[in-house]
Amino acid sequence: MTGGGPYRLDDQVGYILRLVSQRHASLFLSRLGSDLTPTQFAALVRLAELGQCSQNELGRQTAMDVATIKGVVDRLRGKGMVEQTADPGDKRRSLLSLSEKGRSMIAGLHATGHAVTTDTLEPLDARERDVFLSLLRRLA
Amino acid sequence: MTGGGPYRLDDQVGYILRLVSQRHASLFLSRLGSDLTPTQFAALVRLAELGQCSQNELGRQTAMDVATIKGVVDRLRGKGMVEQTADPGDKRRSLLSLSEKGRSMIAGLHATGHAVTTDTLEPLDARERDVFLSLLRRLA
DNA sequence: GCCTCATTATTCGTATACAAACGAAAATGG
DNA sequence: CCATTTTCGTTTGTATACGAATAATGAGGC
Repeated sequence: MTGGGPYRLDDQVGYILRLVSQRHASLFLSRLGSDLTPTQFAALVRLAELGQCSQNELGRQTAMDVATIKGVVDRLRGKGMVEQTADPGDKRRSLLSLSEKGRSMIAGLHATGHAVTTDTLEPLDARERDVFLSLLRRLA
Repeated sequence: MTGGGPYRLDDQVGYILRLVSQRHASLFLSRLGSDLTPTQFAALVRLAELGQCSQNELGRQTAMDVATIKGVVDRLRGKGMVEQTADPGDKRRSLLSLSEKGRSMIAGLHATGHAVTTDTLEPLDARERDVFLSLLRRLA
């Protein structure tokens, strides 16, 4: 990247990011199976943090486009994990919250999510992980 | 991730990777416009490195699923950037190579790709970039 | 030669991912 | 108050992303 030499795909950060994300997705799949996708997981866990919020807000809080969060919420509702009600104060909005089923899953999801993160960072030692995450956050 | 404290989505490497990838995609879009997507770019640049190869091989060399590379190659052929011929030695295979149009684009794509990588890593100084890329590669 | 296994590419189905357009509703400013 | 702008959520279209199934072809062993 810095020095000279010919342009190589393998040296581009975007390409390497994709490889790491794919490995993460594979680790995620091995632990979650087909119950939830990473995107559905993120939406559920964030909704647990927020308690209740609008669909657009959940999209913003999980870095998802408005069309994307619509689909993810539809699927989570279809699985009975999320509930939707109208906002009495704003007819444009719908309010989302976890269902009883969704709430009952959260502790297990936290444990699984923690394990996936640990799996993903396994090639690094503790100090390297801290350095890596610190640098990665600055690129977000 | 390391210390105790409650589970937080913002601390999970998978989530942060997604944020960084989105920022990278946005930087890519701002430089490439709608001419090429990051995936099409990767396929073109890798095909330039390889000269000629099979579709499956190109997929493997760009970390793309067999169904995915089929679609990407179709679109690149549709744009007239890639050519496909039958493999005289193996009826199952088709061989891919850049068209004249594709070849003429490569130097410019290298320059643009380099700029996108630089843009993406801009928040880090030179030493931090080296450290980050080194650690990132170990997670791939 | 024949059978079994592996490889190549296609197809299908499902899930993102996101830009753009749209309609309804709320907010803002004059 | 009224017009304009902004926000919310839906819809449409295009592009991945990938698992699984399929058919055709090639490799390898007996």
